[in-house]
Amino acid sequence: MSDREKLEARLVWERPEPASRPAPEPLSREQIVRAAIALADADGLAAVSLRKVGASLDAGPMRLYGYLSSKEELLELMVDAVYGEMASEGPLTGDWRRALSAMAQRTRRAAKRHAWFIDLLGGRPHLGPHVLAHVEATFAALSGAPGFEHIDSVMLAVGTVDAYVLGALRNEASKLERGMNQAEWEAVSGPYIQRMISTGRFPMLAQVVRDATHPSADVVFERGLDCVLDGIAARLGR
Amino acid sequence: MSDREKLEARLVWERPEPASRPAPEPLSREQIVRAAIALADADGLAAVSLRKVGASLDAGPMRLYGYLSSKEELLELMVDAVYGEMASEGPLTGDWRRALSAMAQRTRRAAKRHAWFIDLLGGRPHLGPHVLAHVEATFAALSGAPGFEHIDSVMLAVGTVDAYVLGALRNEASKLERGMNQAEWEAVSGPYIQRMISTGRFPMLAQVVRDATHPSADVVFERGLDCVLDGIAARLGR
DNA sequence: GAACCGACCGATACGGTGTAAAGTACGATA
DNA sequence: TATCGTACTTTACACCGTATCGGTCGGTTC
Repeated sequence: MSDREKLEARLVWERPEPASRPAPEPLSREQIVRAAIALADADGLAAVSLRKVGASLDAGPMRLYGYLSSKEELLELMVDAVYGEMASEGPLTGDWRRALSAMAQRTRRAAKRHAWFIDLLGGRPHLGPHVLAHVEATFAALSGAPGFEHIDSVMLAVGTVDAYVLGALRNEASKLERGMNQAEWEAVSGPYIQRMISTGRFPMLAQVVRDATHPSADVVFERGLDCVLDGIAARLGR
Repeated sequence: MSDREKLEARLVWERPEPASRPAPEPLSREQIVRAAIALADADGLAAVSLRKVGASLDAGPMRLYGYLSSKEELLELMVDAVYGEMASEGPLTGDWRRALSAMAQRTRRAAKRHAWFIDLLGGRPHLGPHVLAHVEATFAALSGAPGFEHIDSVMLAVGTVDAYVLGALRNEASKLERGMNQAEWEAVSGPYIQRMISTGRFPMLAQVVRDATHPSADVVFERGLDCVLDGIAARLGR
């Protein structure tokens, strides 16, 4: 029997009036998004449910539907908020290469602050104001530079770097913090890998384990990025 | 009142014995994975639930737990199966550039056959036999080629191309088939974009809409890939 | 041949999800 | 002051992954 039913079991006459509700202070998309981001930062994207977000604002889940029309929209707003953070690092300076590199590093830093960001990045196309501003600024940094006279070449360069960054961050994230920490994961997968190698069917993997100097994630990211930028530079001359 | 309860409402004496169950033919991981892939191909990843997969094999959801210990494992098996498909296209031939390009295109074709593949790609590190074979084959195709004497340079090249492919496929997928088809999507986002442009705050976006020749997705993918490969080639000389 | 035992299967149940629908109370407006 | 719209809440639904457990069966041992 619910509390409600328990109350109504008494007659109207002796039943107290409902406590005058404490004038719920109005919400805002910004508050909601902040709460959602806090949850995602703390416990991962899976912890972002309309119920939990609502609860952290002393509201029921349905209350949020006054500000959003679906959970997808909330995620969209979260993405845009992160782009907002990135923009607050200031305008892009330097030549096209420095600009693209800076954008890549900003994205990576954002992904480090908000691990869930990566999972949301590749979803549907993002059209929030901060995203548009981000794209606009990136294009503007390249536009007009020698070799980037036509907008198509700008799009190719930005698109390629973007794709690399997206994939690299996803790979990076997949190797790290999978619920279990790095050590735990290696404890499970290590022996398996060893067993696979000892079958003799994977000589290259064996060589990787034996010879590879595993540089830090930062270095790996930067080297790959340099590669991509070199490719773009090579294309400019042609 | 459940069927069970309805039955038990009658006395034992007049209650029929349970129909002798039709000796459930044994399942296998392969069958399960095939069923899951069929579901995902038809209705998207979200349609893959243990209940539905089970149902399509005339089994309850719990039956599957004899073959898997979690849904994550099922997804992992699905990924490995796709790598198996890719491997069946035959061995890699040609120099390092052709090999990497072929791998990229194979991945892209696989993602076209199985749209859900992209969403699973960047998740946790994949360690299935077909994945290992894929990595092994890719490394082997590069190993020893001039400029790829050290395994580190092989890893850099493969890792960079992989990252690009991953990101490019994700971007590509995000622009296409978002539940609604392309036309519907543009009908919604188009006017919005127009309005944003007409604020005058996004001159570069305006230029994109005005001047850009939007090549097909195939061309865009290939151009970006060429860029990345050029970057790797440039690095070899040094 | 009978009795046991272990593996497996299925039903049930729990705690969670997003959100549709209906109910309810309050502020503004007529 | 009465009414109405609007915002919020409650309730409910359909579904999810999976823990638990009772029952059924096949194989093994006395």
